[in-house]
Amino acid sequence: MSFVDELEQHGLLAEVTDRAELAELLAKQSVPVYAGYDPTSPSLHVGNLVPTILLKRFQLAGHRPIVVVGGATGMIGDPSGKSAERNLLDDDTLAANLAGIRTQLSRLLDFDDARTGAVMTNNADWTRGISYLEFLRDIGKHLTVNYMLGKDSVQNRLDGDAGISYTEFSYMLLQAYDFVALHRAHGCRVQVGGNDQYGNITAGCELARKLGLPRLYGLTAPLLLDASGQKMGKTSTGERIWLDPARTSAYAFYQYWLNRPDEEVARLLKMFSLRPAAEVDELLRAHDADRGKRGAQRELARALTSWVHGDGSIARVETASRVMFGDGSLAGLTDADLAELAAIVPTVEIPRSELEAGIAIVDLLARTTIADSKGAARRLVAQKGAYVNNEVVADVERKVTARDLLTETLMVLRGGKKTHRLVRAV
RNA sequence: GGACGGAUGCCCGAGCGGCCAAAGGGAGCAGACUGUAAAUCUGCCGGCUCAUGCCUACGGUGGUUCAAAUCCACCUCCGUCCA
Repeated sequence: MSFVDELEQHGLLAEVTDRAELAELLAKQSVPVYAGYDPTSPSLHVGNLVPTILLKRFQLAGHRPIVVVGGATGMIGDPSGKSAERNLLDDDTLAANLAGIRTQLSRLLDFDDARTGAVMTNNADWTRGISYLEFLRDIGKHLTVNYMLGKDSVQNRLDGDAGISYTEFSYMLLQAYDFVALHRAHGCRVQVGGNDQYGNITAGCELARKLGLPRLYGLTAPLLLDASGQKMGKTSTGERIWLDPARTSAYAFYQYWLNRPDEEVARLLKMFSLRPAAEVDELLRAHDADRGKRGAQRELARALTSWVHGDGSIARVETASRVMFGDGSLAGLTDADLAELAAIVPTVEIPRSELEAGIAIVDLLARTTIADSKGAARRLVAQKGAYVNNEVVADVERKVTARDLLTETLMVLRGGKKTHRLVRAV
């Protein structure tokens, strides 16, 4: 079975420019392969895991990943998959975003191996020095507007209301040039990405052909879509799932994957689990035999959490999960146990003097942002959805005092089944 | 430049002088059921106080009226058609 076949088996193959030739090349030699990352924020999100797992698998198969953070393209904005023109980033924001993304990627891929160690690049390095006239003459000359207009990413914007600026229209040329530049500098032959990148990727292959360079190849993975056809990677409330633990805690990250529905979990596990295919199949069979156990979800959550947040995070996160969703009693927990959770569960500090005096439950729920307003907090209590230390609060007038502290300094506040806050007396 | 049509709560979308915090749907929240799932059912769903009440809200500004999301004027933005 070829490496490309393997990717297909893992559900990571949407399009390839020349399957047979690429498979042959990859079997014959170690081939540098690149994926680009859009620096629109200082953290990657779960959607970025798709190109990253592709790079990871290429790396494990003996090929060198090249990561491009788009310092240049980030200034322009990729129209692919977007319905509206994007706001341009200023230099400082861009620099901060690039730094954050570099840090994250350095943990996700191996950068040290002599032969296959990943290389991080910034396309601003080879784009900045080129003048507009040079670019038009050396690059723009080779691709026709007719060709560019044929791309879905452009077509969608022409059909839509928002139109597309000349700037974003040009984005494709920049990415095409990146591919060529990486070929020249690193011998890169393959570009991978999510399927929305296929148009940009093939533009690079086409440019290389026009320039008389060796054949370049593109390969894309299906986009992660949830059951409703939306791009995956957001919570039910629409919050993005980030890789940065300061934005999305390891706990929330783990919970996100643990909560994937049965319809999605097989596909996701095949994509992201680095276990041998036979083991994954066995896990999925066991899962189908008793779905209530959610074995596949747990395996998925563990695999991804340890990849993104490190092996050490699993124990902490699973302890927290037991406290949050266990059989109820929190008796016997010590201050130290709960302090562990504070790294994971949002913690709100309240002066001890205020607690001594007593705080109305609705005020506390609003203040800890479990409820959006006092009215919402009142509703929550009325609907039997408010808990202090896992015990239902039945009385709207209830005061929470220092006596409600579960341990010396902490108590656990809960709204509904899944929203938790720690309250720390200070 | 001209002619129409539109702008309503998180989204879609009714309302077209008082009974409008504004129908209906979706999303969201809580509960029941369950597997921390899906589907289903029930309740909630602008804010403050929660009992009456008050405040904010129907693109913006001003006006008519006892009373305006609803009428008038001007403005802004969007769409369709004609130049």
